[in-house]
Amino acid sequence: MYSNNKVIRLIIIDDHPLVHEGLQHILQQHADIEVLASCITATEALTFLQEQFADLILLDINLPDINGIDLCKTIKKLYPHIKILALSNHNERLMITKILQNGASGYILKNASSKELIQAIKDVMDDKLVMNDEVQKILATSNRSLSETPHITRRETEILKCIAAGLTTAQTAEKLFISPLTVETHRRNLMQKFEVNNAPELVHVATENKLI
Amino acid sequence: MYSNNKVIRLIIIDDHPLVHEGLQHILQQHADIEVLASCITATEALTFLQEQFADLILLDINLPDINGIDLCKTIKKLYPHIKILALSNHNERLMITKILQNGASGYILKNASSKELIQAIKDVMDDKLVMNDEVQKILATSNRSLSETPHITRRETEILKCIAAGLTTAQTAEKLFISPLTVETHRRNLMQKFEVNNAPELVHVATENKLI
DNA sequence: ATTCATCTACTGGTTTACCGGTATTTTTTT
DNA sequence: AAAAAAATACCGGTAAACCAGTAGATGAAT
Repeated sequence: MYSNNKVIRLIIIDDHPLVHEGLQHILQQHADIEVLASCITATEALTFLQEQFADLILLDINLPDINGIDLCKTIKKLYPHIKILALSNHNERLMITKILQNGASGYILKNASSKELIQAIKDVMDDKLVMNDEVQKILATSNRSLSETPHITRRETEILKCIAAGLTTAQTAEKLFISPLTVETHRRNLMQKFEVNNAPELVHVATENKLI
Repeated sequence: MYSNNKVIRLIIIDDHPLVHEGLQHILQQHADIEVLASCITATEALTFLQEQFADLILLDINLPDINGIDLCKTIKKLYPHIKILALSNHNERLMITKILQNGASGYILKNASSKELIQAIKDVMDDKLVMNDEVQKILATSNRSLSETPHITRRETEILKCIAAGLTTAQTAEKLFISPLTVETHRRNLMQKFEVNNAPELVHVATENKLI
């Protein structure tokens, strides 16, 4: 239990009005939780944070204007004291580890029950690292090497998109105004980073991890 | 406006408790809408329907136990009078057309506002085919040929998985106990069906269409 | 000012994919 | 039983991908 008696003041960042309603409805039934704001976009949230203090942020990973992981990093940098509880549909291993590596204190899936959610919020405030059973199961499922999503550079992302779009090395080179040899190098680096042996597999894992 | 004065009796099928709460909270504010049941699984819903009458179903496409499209088909077959309003995160063209082809009277994304939702429910009861602006935009975005997912055979799916897993033609052949030449033929047919020029692009579109 | 990451580019060689056309056998459908 | 669909298999040729190793140029961080 959250030992401190102070009210937990949180803000919600999610672009689904339905989830918003649901969250607010659930949370307002708890006297020790106060919903300060309910933001649709990241910028909205950041503006709000400039003016007001918050204890915790319920952060949806999938936002329209910014990548949830980047936003998490940004918030943690600006306001290290704010706890972040990631909320998502994603049951992908890489997503989970990535956001936890970037300062989130917990990760729960949107199909969590309201009970689980409340408990998660309190646990996070107690400095615990929380995730619901399902998430734990996902993380537990083997995977030593996969625990870290390879870091993909800007240029590599571009090349990745071209490959996925069916462009050949020559076509990609032409499009990006670089030598085909350079394109090959990038592709090779990508394959190495993802630990795959060819382009189709590369595209597959990249797509599954929503990197394309 | 829904001309008939009768209360709209609907059931919700969605596996996200948060969305559940949100939906119920929104809907219960409207006197002319009655939420009969809130189901997590498809089987739960089907059992309920055996005993009670409903006017409309709010159906999430992504259910744990059954494919939303199949469920839509099933319900429409058993109870043709029941209107179905599909609810989803998917903004994929194919998903939308597919479910509309299978009896749904509307399709709205989960990031719709509560206002849009209510309006959609009433419009559906008025026998309109509804979808929110975003969905219309998605459908409008070109695509003549893409309106139909190519039909993929069992064997082709297997080959597709192998390609996506990074197996070469030879490796795939060995795994499936067939000639590499046969594997090539299948791959070629797949590429033709999807109208793509190489394996990476094939894997990309197939993955995006959740065929792998 | 100097690491460090990234982007760029090359050589030379091997393997695999891709294209075209064709065709038999097996399975499923009607 | 006939027709259609699917799975199987082949040939010959071209284009592209893949592998291993190396390395200069640029730009950001500290």
